[in-house]
Amino acid sequence: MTISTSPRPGRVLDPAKRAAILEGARAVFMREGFAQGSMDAVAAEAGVGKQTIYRHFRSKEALVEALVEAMCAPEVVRPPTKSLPAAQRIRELLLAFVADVTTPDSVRLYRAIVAEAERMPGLGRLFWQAGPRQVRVAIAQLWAEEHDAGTAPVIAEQLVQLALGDAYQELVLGTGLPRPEVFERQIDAALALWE
Amino acid sequence: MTISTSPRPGRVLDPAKRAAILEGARAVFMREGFAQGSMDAVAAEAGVGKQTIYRHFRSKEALVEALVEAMCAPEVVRPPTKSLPAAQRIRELLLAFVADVTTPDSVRLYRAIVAEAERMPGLGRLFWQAGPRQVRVAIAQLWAEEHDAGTAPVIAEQLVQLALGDAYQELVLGTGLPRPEVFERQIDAALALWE
DNA sequence: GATCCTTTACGAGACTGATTAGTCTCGCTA
DNA sequence: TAGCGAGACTAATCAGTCTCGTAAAGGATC
Repeated sequence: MTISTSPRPGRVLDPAKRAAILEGARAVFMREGFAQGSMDAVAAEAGVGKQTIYRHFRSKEALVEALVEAMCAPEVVRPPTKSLPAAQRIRELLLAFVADVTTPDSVRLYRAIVAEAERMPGLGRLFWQAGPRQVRVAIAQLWAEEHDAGTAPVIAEQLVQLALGDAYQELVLGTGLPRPEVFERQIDAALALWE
Repeated sequence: MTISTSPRPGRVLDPAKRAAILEGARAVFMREGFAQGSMDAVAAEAGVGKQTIYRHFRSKEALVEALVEAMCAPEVVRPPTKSLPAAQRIRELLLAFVADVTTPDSVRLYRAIVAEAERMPGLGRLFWQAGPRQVRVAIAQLWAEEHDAGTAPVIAEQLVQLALGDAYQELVLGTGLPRPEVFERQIDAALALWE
């Protein structure tokens, strides 16, 4: 995390403050959950006055939405442009996706979104569009390159499901911490089904 | 791993009251969530004085634990004993499991457990053992009857994952309400992979 | 540049109003 | 003599507002 040496806050709201607030929100909400984490805690964590938060964000809900958006944003799928065979690129894509999504923070984010899914369905949609949806689209494209474009979407769904598998369920439910090799094995087993 | 919830063992507390409280808690917490649902609401829903709840349960957390335990318990998988071919019985098992697990109450229970997975991992383990784990075991047994017993556990995992598929993710994330046919389609598509 | 002046973001924290877990009291009943 | 229903009561939490004093940016004039 780089620290801007000489921020020059002008007339407008300091973007550095916004970033600090989001970082504080990430720390607090990932530690205590969206519902339990308080705005006072976010302000303290960010080293910021509470009013400053409300100058940058309309409400707690708006802050949560912005945080989810920010945490989902980096999750952009960069399709490997290498001239590898499509099957190989699909494998790499799945590996990268699983590695990203099994990060402790990613798991906590997923848990927090699932917890609030009923009250804030927008969060779920945001998360779905930003992360899981994109991988499915990318894999479907790769699949369509070498096979039938008609079946590609369904097979992409199935591949992602199998790549995550029970290991991800255990991670989400907090019943175990699967080793990375497990996911690699799941991915290879999934790909083998279409060979 | 029974969770002790009775503050004063030995007292004569009406078991019917305990059941009524749990039923009220189920109604309230499944309607409003564990965090939002209040003890006053549970008391009103159960037709019970608030103090009676605290005579039976040490705290709100204890009540939640007891409720989760109670809701997980009945989720027993009854393997179809009919003399149908194994493939047919696997299909029925998957259909029954999916139908059970996509119930609004089941989804809310799952959400609540995921939300508290970090703070109360025991609940996650309880849920996993009571529901998802059992289906996998049952399907693996059926698969082993007609195919290789060595690959059965892995294939059972994969079948369950594919049966739930993206539709279950959307349900959990609150982004949509998939029609039952979707799950049937996913199950048939999954089974077709091994035909 | 240098000196003033106005405006605005900011940290700190007091404050409000609403909610709620948990306790206490009382009168009823089996 | 219990458990019980009803509900008042306490204490804590928390979203959101308001008010301070401060620092600094942008502009104006010299």
